[in-house]
Amino acid sequence: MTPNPRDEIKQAKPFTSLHAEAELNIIRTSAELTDSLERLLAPFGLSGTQYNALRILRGAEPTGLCRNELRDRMLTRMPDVTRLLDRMEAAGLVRRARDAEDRRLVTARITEQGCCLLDKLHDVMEREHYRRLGHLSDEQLRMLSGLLTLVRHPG
Amino acid sequence: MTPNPRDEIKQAKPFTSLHAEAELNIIRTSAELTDSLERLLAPFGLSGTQYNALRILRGAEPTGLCRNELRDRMLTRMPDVTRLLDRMEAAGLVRRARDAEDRRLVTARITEQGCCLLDKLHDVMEREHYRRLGHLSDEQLRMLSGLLTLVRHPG
DNA sequence: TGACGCCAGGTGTTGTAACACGTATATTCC
DNA sequence: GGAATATACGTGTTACAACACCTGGCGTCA
Repeated sequence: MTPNPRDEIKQAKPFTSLHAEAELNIIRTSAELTDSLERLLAPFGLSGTQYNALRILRGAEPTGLCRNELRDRMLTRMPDVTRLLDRMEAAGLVRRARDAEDRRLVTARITEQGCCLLDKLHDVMEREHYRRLGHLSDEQLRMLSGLLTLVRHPG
Repeated sequence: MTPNPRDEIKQAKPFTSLHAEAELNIIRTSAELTDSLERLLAPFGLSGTQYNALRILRGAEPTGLCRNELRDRMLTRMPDVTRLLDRMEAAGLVRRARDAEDRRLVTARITEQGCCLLDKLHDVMEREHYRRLGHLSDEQLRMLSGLLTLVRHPG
């Protein structure tokens, strides 16, 4: 039988509500997943946040993205994108240039080197996704994604 | 219609796999939830990690928990429990004492003040859980928790 | 009993995140 | 057209997390 969270946290007391239980399940599962992803990325000198930003910037080619747009698309709330980009620019993964028309904007774009790194990571990441979720059926995966989307978007 | 993650990240390209899509959904949803929980806790001078530790320590009464046991029960991997407890002890939420029998162990216990704080937070947190997940049916919540538990425990 | 390995905990250092504030450019409204 | 407001970005500071390493206590076995 599959262990349930009650065993996991070694407390006999049941959850106060189904809502709390589901919420804890989401958070705990996410923590496990991000943790193993970060361990996977570390040897490449990349944090999870940086990987996420790089993926977003690749998707935003060929126009690139200004700081706030990038921030709004990040998986996790990230109030300090400036210094994140500083580090990524120093690592040669990203290039920034002030917009000519609206000089308030600074557009960030992924570099060739950044793209190479993502290409190199593709197989590694796919294998990891499969390792963590490969035992679920397609139907279960679709159901899970559907429920989580519903959580984020009431109605 | 409920928006799906494709719209959310404003990319036309579909996900490479159902696994990756589900994983992203888990992480993104967790990030939203923890974010609003942390905002809720902040006025009480508590971080999400501290709240989690406090809940665990209350559950471990009346014996308390040594550092490594607490670390293993935390929702997120937390390599530096020592200084987490330092801060909580300074705030009067936790009390530590070296074990008399095995002097290697330091047992941490929640204080009366810590319990009071949790009591005060109970309603606030329940309301928040309901606000975030109240639109799902009991069946959906059970299904969601089941799937997430399955993700963490293959087979 | 004393040297060894192991376990529990703490500490030093570095990097990163979070918050509040400051500066420069665009837009609006009179 | 010029002042006020809004927008976009950067910076200074504080606090926290992560990693590697160090210290002290327990058990074992010669």
